[in-house]
This record gives sequence, C-alpha cells and structure tokens, in this order.
Amino acid sequence: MVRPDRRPTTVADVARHAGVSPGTVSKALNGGGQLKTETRQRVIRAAEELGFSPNALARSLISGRTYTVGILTTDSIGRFTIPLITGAEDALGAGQMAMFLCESRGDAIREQHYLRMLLARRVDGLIITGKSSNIRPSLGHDFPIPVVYALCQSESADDFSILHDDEQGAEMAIDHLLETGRRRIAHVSGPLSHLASQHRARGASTALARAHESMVGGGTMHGEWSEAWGREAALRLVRNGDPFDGVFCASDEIARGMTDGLRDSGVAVPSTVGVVGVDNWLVMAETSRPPLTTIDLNLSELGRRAATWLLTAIDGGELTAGIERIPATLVKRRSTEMEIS
Amino acid sequence: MVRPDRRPTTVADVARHAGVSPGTVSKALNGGGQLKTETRQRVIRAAEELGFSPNALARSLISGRTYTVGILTTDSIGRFTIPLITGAEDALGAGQMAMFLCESRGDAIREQHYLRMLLARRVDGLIITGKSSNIRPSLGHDFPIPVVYALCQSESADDFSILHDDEQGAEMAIDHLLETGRRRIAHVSGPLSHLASQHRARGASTALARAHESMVGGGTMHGEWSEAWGREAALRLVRNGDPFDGVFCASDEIARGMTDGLRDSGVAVPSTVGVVGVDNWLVMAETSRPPLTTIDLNLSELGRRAATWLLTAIDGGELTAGIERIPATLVKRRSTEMEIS
DNA sequence: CTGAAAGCGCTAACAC
DNA sequence: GTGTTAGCGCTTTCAG
Repeated sequence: MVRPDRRPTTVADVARHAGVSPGTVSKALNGGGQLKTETRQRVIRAAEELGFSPNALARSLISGRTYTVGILTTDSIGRFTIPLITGAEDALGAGQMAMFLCESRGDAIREQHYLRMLLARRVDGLIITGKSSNIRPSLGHDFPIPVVYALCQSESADDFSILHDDEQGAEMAIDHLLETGRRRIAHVSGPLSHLASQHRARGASTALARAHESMVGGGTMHGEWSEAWGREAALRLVRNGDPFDGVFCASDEIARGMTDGLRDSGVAVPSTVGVVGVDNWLVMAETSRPPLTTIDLNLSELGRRAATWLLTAIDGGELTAGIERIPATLVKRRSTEMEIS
Repeated sequence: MVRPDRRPTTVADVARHAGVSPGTVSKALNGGGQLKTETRQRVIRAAEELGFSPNALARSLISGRTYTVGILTTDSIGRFTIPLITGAEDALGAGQMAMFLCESRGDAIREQHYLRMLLARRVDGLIITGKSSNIRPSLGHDFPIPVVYALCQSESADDFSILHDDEQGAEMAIDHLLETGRRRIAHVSGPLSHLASQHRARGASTALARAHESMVGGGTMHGEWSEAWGREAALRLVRNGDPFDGVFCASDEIARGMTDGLRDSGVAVPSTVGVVGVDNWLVMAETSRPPLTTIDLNLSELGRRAATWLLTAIDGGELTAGIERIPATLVKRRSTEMEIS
C-alpha cells in the first residue's frame, strides 16, 4: 500500500483555489461574517473539490475545547462496562464529541499514566468507570476538568457519582415474587464483601419486612457470582427441608445455576418455585430453562446519563456533589410466571 | 463542584518562572539542544512546580502526528471486539498512543460521520473491525491514512486484513477428537450464510478426509449460534440412530447446548461422546458440564498484531496487501478427556 | 549555551 | 463584503 504523503488541504489551499483570502474561507465555511452568497458558495465548492477537512487540532488550540472526553475504566472492559460505554457514546456522539478509551486494568501506575495523557491531550472531561464492587479513590476536588464517576462510586462526597440502584432493584425483585404469590423467599447472592451484595441484601430485607415475611434460611446465602454456586445453593435449599417457593438470585448466572439445580432436584420452576435474577444478561437470562425474570440495571441508560451530565458540566453547568442512582427495571420472563388457575 | 477556569500552564509560564525563554524551556524538557545542566534542571523544576503539562494539540500541529489511532467497529462492541480492542490497546499503549473508539452499529451514515471526524482530528491510522460473518466494503485504496482491517475482511485485496483462522482452528478441533480416539464425528455449526460457518466446515472436512473419515450425518448441521440449537442438534443426532462418538460444535454456545442435550438423552460426555467448541468463551466453556475443550481464536493477539502492523505502517512501513491469519489454539478441558483405560 | 523569530492551521478582531 | 493581522502553545531554525 503505497501512500504518497501529500499533506492534507488547508484553508490556504482552499482560499487560493477559490480566489479569496483564508479569513474568508473560514467565514464561509463556518457561516460567520457578512459574505456575498455567491462567494460563500464558491468557497464551499472549492472546499468540496479539494476534499477539505478542517484541522480539528488547530481549531481546538484556539477555542480551548477539544470536543473530546476520556473514558477511563478502572478494571477491564467487561460485560458491565460495555453497555455503559455504548450509552455514553450515544449521548456524546449527539454532541459531536469523541471518546478516548483507556483501560487501566486495576493498575494505579497505568491509571496515572492515562490521566496525564488525557490531560495533555486536553480532553474536556472525564468519565471514570470500573468495578462496582468497591468504592474508588477520588481524583481530587481540584482536578482541572469535570469528572463523572459512573458505576463505581468515588470515595469523596464532593465528587459526582452516578450509579445503578441495587437496593431498589432488589426490592423490585422481591415485590414481584410476592405479587406472583410467593411467600417463602430465599436470597442467594455473591460475596459478602461486594457492595452490590450488601445493597441487594438490604433491599431484599426491606421488601420482605414490608410484607411481614422473612428470608428463608434466616438470611442471605453468600457465595460466588457463578452458576456453580447457584446450583449448589439450590441443592442446599432443597436438602435443608425448609419449604420455599421463591428465590431471588443476585445475578443471572446464579439464577441460571439455581434453575438448573432445582430442575435436577425435581423442583419445578416456576410452578413450585419462582426465580428472579439480576443483570438481564441475555445469554444467561434467555437461555436459562425456563428463561429468567430478571432485574435490568439499565447500564446503558447510566452511561447516557453520565455523559449527559458531563456535557452540562463541560458547558459550565454545576455537578451537584453526591450520588445519583438510575432506577432498575423488572424484565418478566417465564421463571416467575403465575399458574393459570 | 466549583471550577475556577484557570487555564493550564504554558511554556511561557514555565519560562518566566525559570527566568529563561520559551525556546529554552522546550529544549530543556525535550532533551534537545545544548543546555547547561544547571539550566535544564532549573527549567525542569519550574515545570514541576507549576504542574506543567505540554499541550499535545500544539505539538501535533507542528509535528503532523497525533499519536492517536481510531478504532471503528462496524457493528456494536461485543464479545469478540472486546479482546481485540484490549489487545490493540496493549500494543498502542506501549507506543504512547491513544485510541478513539467509535461504534457505527452497522449504520453507514454513522460510519461516514465517524470517518470524517477521525480524519478531522488527524488520527495517524485506523483499525476497522466488526462482525466477522461477512466481508466489508473497502475504504478505498487512496484513503489518506493507513488502515488495518481486523476480524472483518475488506473486500479489496489491496487492503490489509488481519483475521482469525477458522479453517486451521477447525482442523485442530477434528484432529484433537481423532487423537482422543473418536472416529464417528459430527459437525454442528451456525448459519450457512456466515463465513465463519463455511470456513469451519471446510477445515473440519479437510481434517476428516485426511483421516479417511467422513462427517456423521453426511455433512455439517447448520442452525443458530445458540445453546437451543446445540440441544436440538443433540436430540437429532441421538434420534437419528447413526452411531457417533465426537461432535465438533462451531461455537461454545452450541457446544454447551450439545453437552446439555446429550446429558438429557443419557449420553455420557466425554466417555461416550467427545465435544469440542469454539471461542473459549469462559462463561460458557468453564461452566458447561463438563467444561468444554475449545478452540481459542486468540482475538487479543489479533488485536495486538493489528495495532503493531498499524504502528509500522504509520512509521512509514509498508503493509503487504492481503490477509494475515492468526492461528487458533486448542484449550483442553474435560469434554474430550480420554478414558483412563 | 541561550534568546528571538517564524510558523504549524485555524479563527476573530479590525481595517479597508 | 472581503482582506489583513495577530495569536492559540509549541518547536525549531538561526543569531548572538
């Protein structure tokens, strides 16, 4: 692939080709100033003929704005960050903004490196994202550009974090199980150390208490975020002998394991036991037998909102310090369907 | 969050603070020119004290290089694009390059929009990626910057495409089944219309022919890339009555469905039938019962190579037109384990 | 060894 | 209406 390095056309080239001055080209192409329509047209045509594409760097140097934001992911890009990024891109693309993607993979050195790089490139703002399992250190209140923490909360209450709503989602899950007639409900979750587990357990308890019920087994069953744990939990519940007719699993993986485990033990879902998951992760939720009713954390909406807030901050708006939570929604599938009586 | 918009420090600020001229600052900080060590130190200290971060835009305007590449995904960011992006970032990060991420989502208009934007921002090069199921249109031989097509092949033989190796991977899968003593092997795949299906079928046939065997069922069984199809295929194979002892599934989803389906029919995996998948998608492969032996397409290596090639091209190297294929590797797990005889 | 000046590509203020 | 000029922040000659 031979590439003769003809450098890109500049305003000067266009000016010459149209027989005007560079200043006029700028005005014509940006709709500024008072130009004869004929001139404007001529310049525009010249620009098209030469395939002119204005150098964004030069523009930014003047305007002080790059129309670019950085997205820095604390850990790797994964199942949770993707919808977030996609949602953010949605909102940013509408504002003609570009997106630098940086993956620090949990490495503080790399994170510092990326932050320096992004600042050197004069991004207009920053979205920090990553694992939601823990609170992350703040970049500091005096960081030179607006920062939105999305999905992973900043330790500083002065920052603006935008998060999913585990607690409300969990309440929703339990309420749905109750509405479909279940009374004896268990909660199978991930590691106790994860914030998400704690919040989901709290939400579940709240909703159960409101209905004057308590958790089967006396409390949340903690384990891994895995199908294997879901299967094991199913076994334990069955073996334990305590009657139960509903299980709220804190992830779709656990829920899928749960339905498999229950089926293996001869327990019918949804007729005998209703199962709800979390994530609305399609490969799990739709493929599970039966397909899973699940809590969708609306992460792409979260990304969209994060970007939208960042844009307002960039435009001089103020970010109210604290936490905004995006409500979760319930997606109904077969695993909680009520019997047709 | 109040943000007094003090503009970033410039070389002029540093110069003043160090009592030298801007030119000297530049030399001191970039190791250029002949400077008294004392002066250099003084400038460096001044820069640190002021938290100076050189404006990359201004630099790029001069050098004509932005140390930035664009990654344009044809469809959405998904399971396949992530390792690719991560791999590319690996290679790019080492070269201090940043990455614009653009998701055109199969929309030609959006793609054009992004291309214009990336060119306006003067990226040094471009990686085009997306669904591997089809060949995509070329950006043209006269595109102003180097382009590498990764994962999705360009229709033009003049372009440089870097792809995974479906055919070699499939051969590897069949060879492994043969090595573990299977002779009557079936191949269950995705839609016939997908390039990947075609290539995998071809590789499977080649390897079988080499061993003087032919496919059980007389040919590839085409369906969806889904667990449901894997289960159904299992049923069909069992019902059909033709004896078989190995199944090469063209994806881990299909393979997982297959193991579930076989188990449901009372067929033991791996003792009676060996199963191989493709993708090494951990949530499928490791969670399957038994865990799946699978073909890893090494997509992060693909991303790394794509970026590496792009970097050489940016540095003036030539990209040999055509296709480079990254070899697949076999990951052994329980689903093909040989009996301990 | 260091400073002054020009210029990267563009826009905005001010002339004409 | 349009041209000229200065300057965004930096590097790079070229003087001194």
